[in-house]
Amino acid sequence: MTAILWLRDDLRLADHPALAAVAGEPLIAVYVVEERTGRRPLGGASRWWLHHALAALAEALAARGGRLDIVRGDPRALLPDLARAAQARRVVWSRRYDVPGRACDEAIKAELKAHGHAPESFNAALLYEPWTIKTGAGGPFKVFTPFWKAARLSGAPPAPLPAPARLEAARWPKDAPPRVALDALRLLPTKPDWAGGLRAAWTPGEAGAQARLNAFLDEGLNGYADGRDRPAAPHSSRLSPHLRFGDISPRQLFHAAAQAAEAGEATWRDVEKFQAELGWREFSYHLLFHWPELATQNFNPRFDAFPWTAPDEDALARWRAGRTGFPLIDAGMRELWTTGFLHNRVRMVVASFLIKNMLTDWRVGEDWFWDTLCDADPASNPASWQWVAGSGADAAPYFRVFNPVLQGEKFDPAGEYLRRWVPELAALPDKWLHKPWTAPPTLRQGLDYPAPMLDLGASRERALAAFATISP
DNA sequence: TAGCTCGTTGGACAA
DNA sequence: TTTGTCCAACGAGCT
Repeated sequence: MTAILWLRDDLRLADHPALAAVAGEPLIAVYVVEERTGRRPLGGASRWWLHHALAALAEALAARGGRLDIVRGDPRALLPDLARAAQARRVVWSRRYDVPGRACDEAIKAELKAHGHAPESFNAALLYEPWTIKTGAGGPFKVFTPFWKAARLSGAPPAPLPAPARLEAARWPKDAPPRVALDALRLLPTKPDWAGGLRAAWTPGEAGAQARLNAFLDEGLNGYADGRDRPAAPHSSRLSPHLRFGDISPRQLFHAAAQAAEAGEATWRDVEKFQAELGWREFSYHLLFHWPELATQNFNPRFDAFPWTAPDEDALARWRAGRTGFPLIDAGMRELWTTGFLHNRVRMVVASFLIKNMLTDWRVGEDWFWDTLCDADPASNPASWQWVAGSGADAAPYFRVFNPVLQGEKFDPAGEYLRRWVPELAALPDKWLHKPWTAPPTLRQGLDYPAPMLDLGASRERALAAFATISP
């Protein structure tokens, strides 16, 4: 009997519990471009990634005898219609955790059950379901360290499942909703085509994710605990966009890293640090699940009274374009714009700069990241911005203001990262690279690089004063 | 219950 | 040059 697999942010074949559950049956594997469900529309970089991940999945399904079908519309109508037309019994999918998504899925599940189908959801996105990790008092965690400790003590995440070797595609029913071609979704940018840097940097899809994981295990995991802080070092896993769309699962990453340690190919210190980064992703989903307003409202309501300055469009444009006059900020914002990715430490520094030095509401920056990051994640992105702002759970203290010059000198001392992304400064000696405005005039002459857009010391004091107004 | 310890990622300044 | 201390107070989570 025909089964329906509703694919969402789980665009892979391996470690896919929903797929594994129905792999022996004639299968309709369908992706729905959702309309009218109230979910946040994807940003530009994410749309680019989605296009290629879907193309890769279609190819992988076809190679095993399956097929990917795409439809567009409101899944609350489409899924029941499709199930009816296909006379399907089982309808399976992987769980999601945002509020509109959950509401949508619950409605569909009820509708399917009412018409005699057998809907079933699985965990494909997380190591631990958010409701299973509880404090001693039975509530949700608000601090990472005890959260992660409790999660780890609750047991090892399940081992990954193999990909099904063979699939059987069921025919698309005659009276089912019409299918659309991937190209007709217009997920790729055309005028202008700004995705050249993304194409050069990434291979979306399951095969690309596995290749990236292998490269990370070979070259990145060793020395990860310290190296991950240096933006020019090869220790970033760069797996976050793959995780975002489910090209690969966190269980696969967790166990692959553990196996590297067991085989003596990596130290447990590095492996546990990497696993803890997966833990931060889990913590973000835990927060989003228990505090649905995380993406739009201050987690700490005291910040509702914070005196953000009105957005200065000119200053914002300089931040977005990487023309602030602070090399590390500009390098980061250009890396983001060009590749759809930004090194973690530099994310914190550019976020701190926008929020604290420019005194801008964190939601403004969160929105830009949502549009430009391939890994823009509904949980991690807002949770991390709130963490930097100090408004979030387990947040940085208000007096922690990153100094882009000191951060640059500390984590990119040889200037490799800066010279790559701010080539107009490449000829400056290291001594002045992170603060070019202090270089001798003869060296500065002819540099096409802006003067600093603000005074670091004064803006820091202004931020501390602003934060003092909402301190108890 | 009440007390205790602790909190991913920093900077400025003094010694 | 390096190291230590302070910058708030609070509330989370445990015992």
